[in-house]
Amino acid sequence: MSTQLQVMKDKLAKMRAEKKNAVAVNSSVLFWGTGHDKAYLPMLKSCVGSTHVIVNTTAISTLTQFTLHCKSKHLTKVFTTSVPLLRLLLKWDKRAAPSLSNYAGSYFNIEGIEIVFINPLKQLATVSYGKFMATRHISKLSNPDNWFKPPEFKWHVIDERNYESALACLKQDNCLLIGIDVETLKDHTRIKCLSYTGLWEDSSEPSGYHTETYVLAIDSMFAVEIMRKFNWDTKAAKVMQNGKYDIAYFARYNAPVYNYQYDTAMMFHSWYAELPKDLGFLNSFLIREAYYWKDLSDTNDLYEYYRYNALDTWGTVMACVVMLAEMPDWAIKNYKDEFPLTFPSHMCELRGIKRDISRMEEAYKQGDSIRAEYQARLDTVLSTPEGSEFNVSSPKQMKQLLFILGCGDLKSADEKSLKKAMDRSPINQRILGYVLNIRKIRKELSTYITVGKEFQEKNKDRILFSINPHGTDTGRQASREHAFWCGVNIQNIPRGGAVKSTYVADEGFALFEVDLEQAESRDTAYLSGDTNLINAVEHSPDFHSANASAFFGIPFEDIFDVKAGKVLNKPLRQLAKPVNHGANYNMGAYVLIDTMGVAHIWLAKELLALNKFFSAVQVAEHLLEQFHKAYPKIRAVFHKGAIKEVLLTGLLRSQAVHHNWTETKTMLENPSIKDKWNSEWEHMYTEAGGAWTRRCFKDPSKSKTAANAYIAHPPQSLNAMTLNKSFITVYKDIAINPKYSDNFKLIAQVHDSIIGQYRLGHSYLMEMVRERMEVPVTIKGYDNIVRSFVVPASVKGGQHTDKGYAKYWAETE
DNA sequence: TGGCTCTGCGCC
DNA sequence: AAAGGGCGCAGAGCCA
Repeated sequence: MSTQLQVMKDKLAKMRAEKKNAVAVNSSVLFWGTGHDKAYLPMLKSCVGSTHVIVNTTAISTLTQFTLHCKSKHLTKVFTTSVPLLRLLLKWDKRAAPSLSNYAGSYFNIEGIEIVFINPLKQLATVSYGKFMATRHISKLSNPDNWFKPPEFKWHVIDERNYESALACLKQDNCLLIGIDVETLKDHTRIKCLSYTGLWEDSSEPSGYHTETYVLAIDSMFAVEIMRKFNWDTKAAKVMQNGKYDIAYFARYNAPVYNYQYDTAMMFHSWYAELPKDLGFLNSFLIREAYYWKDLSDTNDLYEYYRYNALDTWGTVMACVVMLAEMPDWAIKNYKDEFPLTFPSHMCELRGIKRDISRMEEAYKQGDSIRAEYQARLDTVLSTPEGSEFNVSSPKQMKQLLFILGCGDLKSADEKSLKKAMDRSPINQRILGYVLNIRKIRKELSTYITVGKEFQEKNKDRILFSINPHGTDTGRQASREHAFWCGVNIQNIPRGGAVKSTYVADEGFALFEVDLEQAESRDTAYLSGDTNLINAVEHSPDFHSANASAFFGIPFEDIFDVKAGKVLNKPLRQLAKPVNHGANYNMGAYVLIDTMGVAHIWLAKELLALNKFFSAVQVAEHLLEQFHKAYPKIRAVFHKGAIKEVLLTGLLRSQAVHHNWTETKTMLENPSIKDKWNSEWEHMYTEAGGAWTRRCFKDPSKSKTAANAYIAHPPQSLNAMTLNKSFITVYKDIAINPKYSDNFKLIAQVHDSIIGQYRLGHSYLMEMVRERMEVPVTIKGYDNIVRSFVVPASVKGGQHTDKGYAKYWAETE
């Protein structure tokens, strides 16, 4: 964070502290609800504090009726869920009703009556953060002084004749912050216009600040030149909302942004990961008098359109200022860790990955002919009328089929259910086998072998994707198609063959992938402090055999031959896998049956010589109990601890410190460093402030789903943080290091792996990546004991194997 | 026809 | 009755 901004944050914090004493207004507030709200009125009490609320749920047909009613009762503050009122205020035409959820938190002032919309009261019961949001929105009326008072919104259209004074204005040394936002056209991937909002201190303003906003249409090369100047010559810190989108377009126009430091979507994600993060939501959450303007910006009037573009940057700057003031230290810490991911992700997004189009077309043909074959067989068996096909993707048709096959009891037609049905009869086995095969191929063809996903302009064989650091609650990155309206999610490409063999290294380069090994199992072991599990993941010659031995009380030697490195009892080892995976994450007996399949449950009963009268549920329960006996701290310490933490603090704090790579080497060479780290834990942790903190809105004491989400969080998040650290290190040390950058291409990261390319002859770079992924982690487990560990990483694909370098992605597996 | 939700399924 | 988590996308089905 820049010094300037730190000063601003301190100032805002001070301002806020003074306001803490702000007393809620003592005038009454009117809630104008609807009939649907009535049942939830008692829940409203917990959202309004000591404010006196008058309730009215009668229908509203005209604005006059509304204002007269308020005036007759001397009421000037109204919060409401009334869509009719919203339509009247927006002067809404014949279009479908505006969505109330968009307008929750929106503020209107009509004839001196202040109106704030909130979500239907039902959400107090059904949405995890419903009460939190309603309280926040209602406080716009009940405690207005506690809200930031933004400076006036002023805006201008600039062009080649008048841009110079605007540029000079934004270039002033005392400009604190500049918000930027591009509006784009899908057509030709163009920038239509963009907006800049500058922020300055100004003691003459009530807020202490003033702003200026400029909108520039990109309709000529001259305008592009102006944009380049505005982006690069202005030195103030920049803020954008999901700016990775904007900087992708800026890269396309060779208009890089100088000093991009703040991203409002990431700031909000760092603070409230479970809440929505779009600009409309942020504005209504952070700015008292904000209203949702996206509907109105859907206009053919260009001037109006520019005005909404201007409002976007103004709103972005305001949101940033308020968050700097309000975010607690742990959220700032989250942000400091998360924001730097922007740059390696940006690099990956612009680079994409090459696709062998002719291979892809060939794969499509092959897949489709196999699909047609299965489809023909299926239609024959089902005697489908000539000229039509039974649609295996239609839940409707599938339900009918299941009914005919005597499986009307199955509520779903997904793979699990079909497998259940297949266990019931050989006929089902045959017919539904076709169905599953056809579905598999259809999925592969429709989602993964699609011509037309390429970036069509210059490089027609290039597949793009986006990697989004604020895409998940746990801190994992998410992936989807690229901001250029093309491309794919790079994180769910099917493994094993057909699809990955159509992704190809660039000319003169080889692909490789480095994986963290059993990362989440290791993280779970250390988070729980279960020494049995720690020993198994760290020291057993074969983790799953060790599990099988522990769960089923059979000597390890009978399952795994250490000398030969061979599995002796495959069925038992195989059974241990789902049991381990499930029990780690609090899976119930019924799901275990589904996951394993009834056949395997019976197999387990037989192999373990269980009571032959045991039901499937009893067998599954027995299996899970064996897990908890073998690794008692998973449930008793880790699961219980995480849930207790959420209930007591509303947070999940990852009490972990990641060390940099230089320290890794030192540690690996000198184990005594480990002890030093352990003894200095409190100091280190205070300095580092934890790895990731998640604000939790769900109630794990009331819902198993919520409990499971929070139980899954710590290992998933810890692993994500570890990989993110190494992703940044690889970026800095290798990808942008002039010494290596010509010979190295960072491609992507997929949850526990990093994918890259090295120039042929530079295979040592794979090892450099691997070393940087072995980040030592020091963590205080839920047993309150500090331990250090390293998740080992292994290189896949490349010259370290006999098969030579990997030209196709499939060859890295 | 476009927009929305639901179902099903790919990855870790 | 409910019965691991985290994502994003295609197709079906429904509505206006």
